[in-house]
Amino acid sequence: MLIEHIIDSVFPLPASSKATLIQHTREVAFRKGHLIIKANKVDQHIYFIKKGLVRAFANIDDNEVTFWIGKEGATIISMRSYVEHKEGYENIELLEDCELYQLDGAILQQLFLADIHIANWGRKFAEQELIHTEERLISKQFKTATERYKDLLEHNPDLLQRVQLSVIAAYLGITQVSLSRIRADVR
Amino acid sequence: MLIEHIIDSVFPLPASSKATLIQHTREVAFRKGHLIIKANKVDQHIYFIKKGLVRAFANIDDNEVTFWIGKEGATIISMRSYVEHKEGYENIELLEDCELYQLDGAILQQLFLADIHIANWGRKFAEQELIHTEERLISKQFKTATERYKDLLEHNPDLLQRVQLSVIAAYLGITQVSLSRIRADVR
DNA sequence: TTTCTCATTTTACAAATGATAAAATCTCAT
DNA sequence: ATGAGATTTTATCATTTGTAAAATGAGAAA
Repeated sequence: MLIEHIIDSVFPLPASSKATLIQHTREVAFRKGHLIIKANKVDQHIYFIKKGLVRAFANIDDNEVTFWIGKEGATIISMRSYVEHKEGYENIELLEDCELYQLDGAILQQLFLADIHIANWGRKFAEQELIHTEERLISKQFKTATERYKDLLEHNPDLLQRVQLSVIAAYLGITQVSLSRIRADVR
Repeated sequence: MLIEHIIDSVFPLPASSKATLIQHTREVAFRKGHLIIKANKVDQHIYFIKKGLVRAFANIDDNEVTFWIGKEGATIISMRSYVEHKEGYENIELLEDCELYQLDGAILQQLFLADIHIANWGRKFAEQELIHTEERLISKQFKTATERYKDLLEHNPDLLQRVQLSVIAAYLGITQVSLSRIRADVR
């Protein structure tokens, strides 16, 4: 997925603003397993996924709990680093070899203050992430694990092929055993 | 809570931009029980709570499930109306008599495109809401109901005084009976 | 092929939460 | 002070989910 498309899918920018943004990104590639964002560090880098798959997880009493999975077109950030410039709580690990576009967050902050179109692009980006997060909260709050699994099947069937079930289970907020039971029932 | 403080708490604005924003707000007051935002409607109004308490709830198979509670300083919006200009899924009801600052969303959208400071204010607003929502998602995903109740006790003890327990229970994502058990244990 | 490792499923049991109903308590207008 | 209605707690049983361990499956390496 090309950087132009990723940028435009958030909010269409005038050509000059888009060129400015692209000018400050560079392509990077990492191997499966690489930890691109580490918890308890301030990391203001922003990555757009050109190709590949990643997960965000937090260490909660000794085990890794995956709470986010991103694929082509998604944006990788340490949310608290990005917004509050403080240590983030998430580790982000590559689940496949990845090609990414990298953007320095400090530079982006300057662009926000200098270019109104980029400021509005940043606004739309946060708003869209907000909608997605709120949808997930409501889904977790009011739907059963079975319904959440079926939603995943319907909207992201490729993830079931690309990610192992222990990760899917954590993403759905249940244990692997519980997911296995659900899969047996659905079948 | 004054409109100046609410605006500045999101992101400090230059005097002229703040004046522009304030110029487009007007004070309104409604009685306890009033439905200020209705589900399945596009409502682009934005309200800042000067005084009072509100809840957002969705109708899910016949019962009302509260998923948000706002008090002084909070912002009331239909998230999907605000971001995507589509019908929202939330009803927002006043739990106390309220004094609010009202702002027309269509005007705010124009200001975003005309004033870079206001655009960045809107960006910070979305980012802060995003952090709050993500915290709640992680809390729901990885903490027990008892832990979530204790967090509420610690961070928002006044809500326990101001809101009836059935609403608190829904907000915590559990039944009222379950909350009652937790309270009995914690005591 | 055989063996080894890791992922997944299954099983058995325990703990948490939900559903329902009834009892206890609280609130507030009269 | 009293009583009706709302709210909260308690009790019981059903369901869901978690934990632990064993069984199975799939694929890599010897």
